[in-house]
Amino acid sequence: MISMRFSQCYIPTLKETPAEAEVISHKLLLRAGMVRKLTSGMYTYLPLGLRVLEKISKVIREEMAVAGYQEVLMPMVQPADLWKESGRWEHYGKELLRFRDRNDREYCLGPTHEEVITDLVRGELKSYRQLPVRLFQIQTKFRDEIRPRFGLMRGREFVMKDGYSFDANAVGAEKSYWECHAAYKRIFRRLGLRFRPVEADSGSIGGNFSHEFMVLADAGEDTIAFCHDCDYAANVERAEVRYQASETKGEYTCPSMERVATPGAHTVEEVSAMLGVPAAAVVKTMLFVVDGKPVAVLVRGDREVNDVKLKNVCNAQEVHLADGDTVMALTHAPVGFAGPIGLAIPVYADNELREGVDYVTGANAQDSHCMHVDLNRDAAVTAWADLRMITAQDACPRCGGHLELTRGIEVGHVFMLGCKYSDAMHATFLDENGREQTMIMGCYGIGVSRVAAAAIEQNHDEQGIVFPPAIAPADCVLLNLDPRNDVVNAMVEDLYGSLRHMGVEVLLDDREERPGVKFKDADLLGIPMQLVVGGKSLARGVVECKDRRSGQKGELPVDNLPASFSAWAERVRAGWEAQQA
RNA sequence: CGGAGCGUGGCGCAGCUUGGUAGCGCAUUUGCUUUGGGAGCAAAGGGUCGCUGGUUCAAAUCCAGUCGCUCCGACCA
Repeated sequence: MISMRFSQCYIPTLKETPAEAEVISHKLLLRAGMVRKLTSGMYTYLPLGLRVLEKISKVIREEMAVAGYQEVLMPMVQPADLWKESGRWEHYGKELLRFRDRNDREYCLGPTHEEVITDLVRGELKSYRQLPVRLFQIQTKFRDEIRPRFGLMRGREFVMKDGYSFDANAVGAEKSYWECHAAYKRIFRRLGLRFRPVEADSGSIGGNFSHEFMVLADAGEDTIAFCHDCDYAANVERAEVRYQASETKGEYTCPSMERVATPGAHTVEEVSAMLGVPAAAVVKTMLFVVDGKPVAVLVRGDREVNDVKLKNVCNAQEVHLADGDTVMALTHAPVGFAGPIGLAIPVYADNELREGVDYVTGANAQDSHCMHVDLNRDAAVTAWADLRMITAQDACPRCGGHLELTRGIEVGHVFMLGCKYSDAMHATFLDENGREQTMIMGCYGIGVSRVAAAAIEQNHDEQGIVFPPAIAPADCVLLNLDPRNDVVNAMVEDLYGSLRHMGVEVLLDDREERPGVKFKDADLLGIPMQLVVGGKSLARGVVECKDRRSGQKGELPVDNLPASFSAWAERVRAGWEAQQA
């Protein structure tokens, strides 16, 4: 076990928070001397930060092995040819950092490794007898993110565990998928995180179905919906909204459509206030560009469009909101006056509007709207679909129960890829009948460096980090309050030695600093157990102990310290488990 | 890429409006005193004010350009 004397370690702690840090995990990682920024979205891991990554990696490696995965290591630089073969050279966009070597050959920095791993196995695996194959690596990835932010949470360069399964048939592929899903649950559980697996959209990686593993924390960039009455949980991007036809359908006849002046009213709030109708009676018409073609999307005025659902409904690669010029060209009006009537583009309307009676819509003319619109009578709706964001007021799509929305940090994602890459790249084998078949793939990621940040987002207090034991850079920090006192020194050295003999990872704070400095740093670093040796308590025959998580302090008699330490350590661990449950 | 803002010793900032010898706190070094929750006093070291060009007798300060970083909106582990 390596020696960890604070005076010999590179642990540059900071009293003040660097201005660049926005979220708590970033601030604390910097202050605790665990990371330093090199440039936008790229960080150096200092010794303690690296130890945290290694702790996380260790748990991942153990559980991946249990799930039948073997570790490999693939290059970070990848040839363009493979990406052209899969089709992603065109589709992946600017996040893929591309460059040329001295011979003018094209390459990219690997943001993920589906192409490389598929290329690897297609050359070797030719028979159903060789399948399934399960491989993973822990590697630095590079994605030229649009906007890196939040420190380790969204860097451009980051450490990721990515695993891949290759199966001969759908049954086997699903087995691989669910075994990895189960491994992920064990991993995040062991890491001491409060998390939830949720149904998710497959995004640009593609595939048939997927789950994200979300660490529950307010700083999360995602919102998840979960049910209190069953085990349904989904990313709101994906969570379907149940459509129930209303009983009053058809009983109401909408008056004739009427065009009204609404000067300057271009938000739903302004329109509903001006016309004296509730927001729910206004139709919000949003113009999107879907794979380069404009479409209109209609949702109730008090709802939000879910662009992931739109993308899936249109079977599209890329969706974005139309800009002002496009809106002007399509509706002959500035943003805020679009409506479905007379639009010469496809119109997708949310299910909720199906009854279609007596709505207010934009009139496609500046400063005017239409009242008494019956969407079925007055507008040409191309398709009805589930297009809006779910809300906490909606019923659970599975059981009809009570939903809750909460924020989460995506730390893992498992995808049932199917044959997307194996088809494109001809990863085939011969089945029992000697017929050529395409391998069925799954891919499984964990953001290792993001886990470190997420753990801190979820576990910190005013004093600093509160690392879950499995992630902490050490098990215990041992404070020598009085390095000039020979009696104290002797006790500290004795304790340091015996703890290390017991297999406890100890950081010994032997610095020539005042006690306050050591207390503050110990709290900041977030090491789960603190032992304090000072002249006063030692004179009474005890050393002090503090549980970083609960703040609970106690005293351990110097006689037979190993035994009392072990008992106390067990209590600290039990406290963590109780909190996680 | 669009919008906003910031670049001044290692860190956090002031100075800029109204050009005139670059300042504060923390950190660092030395000495003395202190020593159980980020010590006190004294002294010291460290900055071509992001970079380039311009205006001017004179630029951290005004102008132009450029680079970098951060934040707000479109990507994902």
